[in-house]
Amino acid sequence: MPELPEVESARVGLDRVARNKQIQAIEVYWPNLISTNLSIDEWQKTLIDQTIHQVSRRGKYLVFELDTHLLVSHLRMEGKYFYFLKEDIPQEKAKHTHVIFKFTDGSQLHYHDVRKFGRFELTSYKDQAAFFNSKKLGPEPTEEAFDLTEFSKALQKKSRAIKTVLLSQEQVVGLGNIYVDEVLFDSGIYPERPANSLTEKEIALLRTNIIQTIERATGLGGSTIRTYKNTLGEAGRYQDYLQVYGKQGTPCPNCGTTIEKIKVHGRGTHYCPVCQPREGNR
DNA sequence: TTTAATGTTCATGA
DNA sequence: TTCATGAACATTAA
Repeated sequence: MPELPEVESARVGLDRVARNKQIQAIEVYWPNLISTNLSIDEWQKTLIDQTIHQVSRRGKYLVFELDTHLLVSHLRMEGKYFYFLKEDIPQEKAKHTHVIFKFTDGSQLHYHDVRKFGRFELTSYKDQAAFFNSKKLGPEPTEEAFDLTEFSKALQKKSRAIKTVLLSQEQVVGLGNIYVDEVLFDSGIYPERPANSLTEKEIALLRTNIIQTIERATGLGGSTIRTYKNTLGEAGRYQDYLQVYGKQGTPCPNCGTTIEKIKVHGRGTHYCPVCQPREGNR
């Protein structure tokens, strides 16, 4: 379910239900989800008895802030969390629930992931900065953090497709395959344009659209494209506002031209051939 | 049967 | 170094 608006929506729900809960036990049904140098046994021992003080987020990474460690969770394509009060815990876990956190108050947090692409990592407060540095994450897509000059300088050095650069999370975090197509459409930029071919004007517009789109989608709880639900079981509502993602064969909302679908960087890519010309709008 | 699906990371070769 | 491509992870549904 994972682009920044969906992850942020999950974070809000998790922070509400899991804050101040103490971990009593953890059940792991698919060990490959746990990315650690420790054995699964040691990993569990490290986490048990710790309290979740806060659930925060860096890019698309969820961060459970514990007593001594930070449990970092990436949902990748299909990861989801479901929270159950003691009296609501299902008799049998769902087929795709692979990790269960049992809290001392009897409630449980279930990690559910159909494709098992999600990952749990562990770091300490001391190693936190180095941990996220190793991921090479760019700034958050906010007015304050996302600096236009830096963004512009970085794009000038990249000859790869602008869509690829935006998906890399290195210049700015949070965009995935849906929002990147939306933002490029809003900005009138063809997804395969080399990043270093964008004009200053286009870069400034792109930055503004990234910030605005992520903000609007986050405010609406993200997009429910397939089966996404947040931790509280709520669907997102931004899918009603999508302009090009999944709209191939339908008219462009701006000019009526048929939206096309191509592959860029191995991902389905939707665009309007008139509003987003290959050679740019000049 | 084949393909594609809201993501990241690794290997290979140019 | 940089970049492109493909594979891997794994399951479901059209």
